[in-house]
Amino acid sequence: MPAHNADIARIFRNVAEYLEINGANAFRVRAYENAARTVESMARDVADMVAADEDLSGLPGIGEDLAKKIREIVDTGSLPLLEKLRAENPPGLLELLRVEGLGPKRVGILREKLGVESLDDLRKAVDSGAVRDLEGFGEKSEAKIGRALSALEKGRVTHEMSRMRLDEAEGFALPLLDHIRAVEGVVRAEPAGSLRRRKETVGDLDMVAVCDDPEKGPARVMDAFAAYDRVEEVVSKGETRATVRLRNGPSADLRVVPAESFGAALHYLTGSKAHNVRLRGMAEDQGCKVNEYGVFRGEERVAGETEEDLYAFFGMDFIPPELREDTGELEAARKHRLPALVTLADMRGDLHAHTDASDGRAGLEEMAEAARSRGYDYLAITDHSQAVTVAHGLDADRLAALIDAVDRVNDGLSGITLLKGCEVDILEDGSLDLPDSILKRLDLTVCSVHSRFGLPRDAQTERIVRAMDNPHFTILGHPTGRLIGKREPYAVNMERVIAAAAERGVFLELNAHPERLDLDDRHCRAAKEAGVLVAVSTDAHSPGGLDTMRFGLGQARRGWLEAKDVLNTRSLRELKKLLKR
DNA sequence: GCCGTTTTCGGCCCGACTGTTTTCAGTCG
Ligand SMILES: Nc1nc2c(ncn2[C@H]2C[C@H](O)[C@@H](COP(=O)(O)OP(=O)(O)OP(=O)(O)O)O2)c(=O)[nH]1
Ligand SMILES: [Mg+2]
Ligand SMILES: [Mg+2]
Ligand SMILES: [Zn+2]
Repeated sequence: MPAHNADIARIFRNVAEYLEINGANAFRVRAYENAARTVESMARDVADMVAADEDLSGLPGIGEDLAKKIREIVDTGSLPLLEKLRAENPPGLLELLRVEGLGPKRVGILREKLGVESLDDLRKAVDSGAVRDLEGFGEKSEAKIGRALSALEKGRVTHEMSRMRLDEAEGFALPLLDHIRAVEGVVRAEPAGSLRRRKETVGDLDMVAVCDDPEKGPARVMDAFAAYDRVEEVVSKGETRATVRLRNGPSADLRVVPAESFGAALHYLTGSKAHNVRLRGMAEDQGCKVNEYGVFRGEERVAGETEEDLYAFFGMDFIPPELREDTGELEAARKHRLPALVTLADMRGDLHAHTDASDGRAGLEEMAEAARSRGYDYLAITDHSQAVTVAHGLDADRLAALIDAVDRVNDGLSGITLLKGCEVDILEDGSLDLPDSILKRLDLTVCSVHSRFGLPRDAQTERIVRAMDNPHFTILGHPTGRLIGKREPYAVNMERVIAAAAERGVFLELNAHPERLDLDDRHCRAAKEAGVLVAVSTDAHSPGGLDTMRFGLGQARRGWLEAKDVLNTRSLRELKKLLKR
């Protein structure tokens, strides 16, 4: 089995868990977690670096030892240390760490005193009432563990415990925020955490509220939060923070702070954890302390009312939430070299949309009007080609008719231009699904892989690169084929794909559908470095589909993209120049 | 296990909530 970055990261996380549950030094555990994060955040396949005999110990959090371990994983497909840990520990042991409220210390006690080595063992121990008599446990702990176990058992069946898509998370978060904003004394309530960082999946919801009544206010907010009608269980509830589990939904954390700490609290709860830890470490070097109440020099608070003043205190520019992953943003902010991230206002059009000519729901005029009303100057009509039979893909004759129809509709339009396009399948041999004779009549093509996802990595890469050699190839659609939470990306060497795109002057799509977000953030960054422009496109199948642009932009921003890095920020004139090969 | 224009050893973020605790450890964000 070839080891890709995700595999290496998984192995390191696994090692970290085994070390943690066996009481290893917490910083050693963290070293493995940090290494996992580093590898995971890379666009390049580490395996390719190993093959090229490149130095790995220069990567952040990777020293001599972990570099050697990475090479072992790449060369043999496994890590002897992990194999040893697996052999030494009972199979279900790590599951115990998934139980809310159980960490390495308490698992250690349960193991030693009661022989608990799996969730089943734990269930029996709880039901027998043996847990309450353990040192450091009691009746309440036992009951709480029992509840956490039940939640886990239930969640495992219904997948409630897994991370959810960003758009789904928003569906839970926005009404809850409205609920909090309606509480007396609340002057502000904002989303934080991974949702605010626009991560493609969200584990739980995090929010910050400001209360103008320091006496009674916070308790009132906590009570209202716990009383929200979609709350299934109040997990914890204190004076300034509470955690609830929503029915058929995620958990939610709320933090309430006074106005003067809003910036620091929002910063804390926005994270990421790695970003926080890093900034706090930097603060220490400067003789200060950062917490959720502000920046402190001794007892004196010197910043923290806003995020801007917090960063400014350290000589940094404001870091947009999407960048806060500790992948170089803190250094860039200090050097005043942060990118000016692309925004919705920069977008001049959409380059991937379907109509009822294939599997879309609306006609040309309706889609044009939808694009115009969103302030766009152009919309590319890119219905499917014939290979996608389930979507009534177009053959050459039907595409010709559609081209004529677009011309006719354009004549009657003002303030918006429809571009003639097609989402053309890339066939297994790398040829395109329609003849050049019809493709040459188009303004652009979105070329996509919709079949044979299981090709070996080299063959898949070759297939895509060969397709790019076709002079009518314009944009590579949803480049890795991933469906978040449903389908892994197909095996492909994206480093080569990006280089090939750069050589040929073609573009990569960032499909904005919240189930795709493909290119992902890492590859956006790599594309930018290679000088390849990214088309952020909605793949709309209806007028409303155009509104997923903001999800695509979230991912583009996570990938450090500026307006100049995005193809469809160009005016129609500039775009047409760029589309000529 | 990583890291270093103040260190190659000795640090590694800081605080809320819970429960069991006579003063705090464990877990989590
Ligand atoms: N300083 C500090 N902040 C933390 C720590 N753990 C979490 N945070 C902050 C940063 C996180 O973004 C924020 C919310 O925590 P979550 O566990 O909900 O993580 P996040 O929302 O980033 O990801 P998620 O999608 O929920 O898994 O709290 C920590 O150990 N130290
Ligand atoms: Mg969260
Ligand atoms: Mg949280
Ligand atoms: Zn499409």
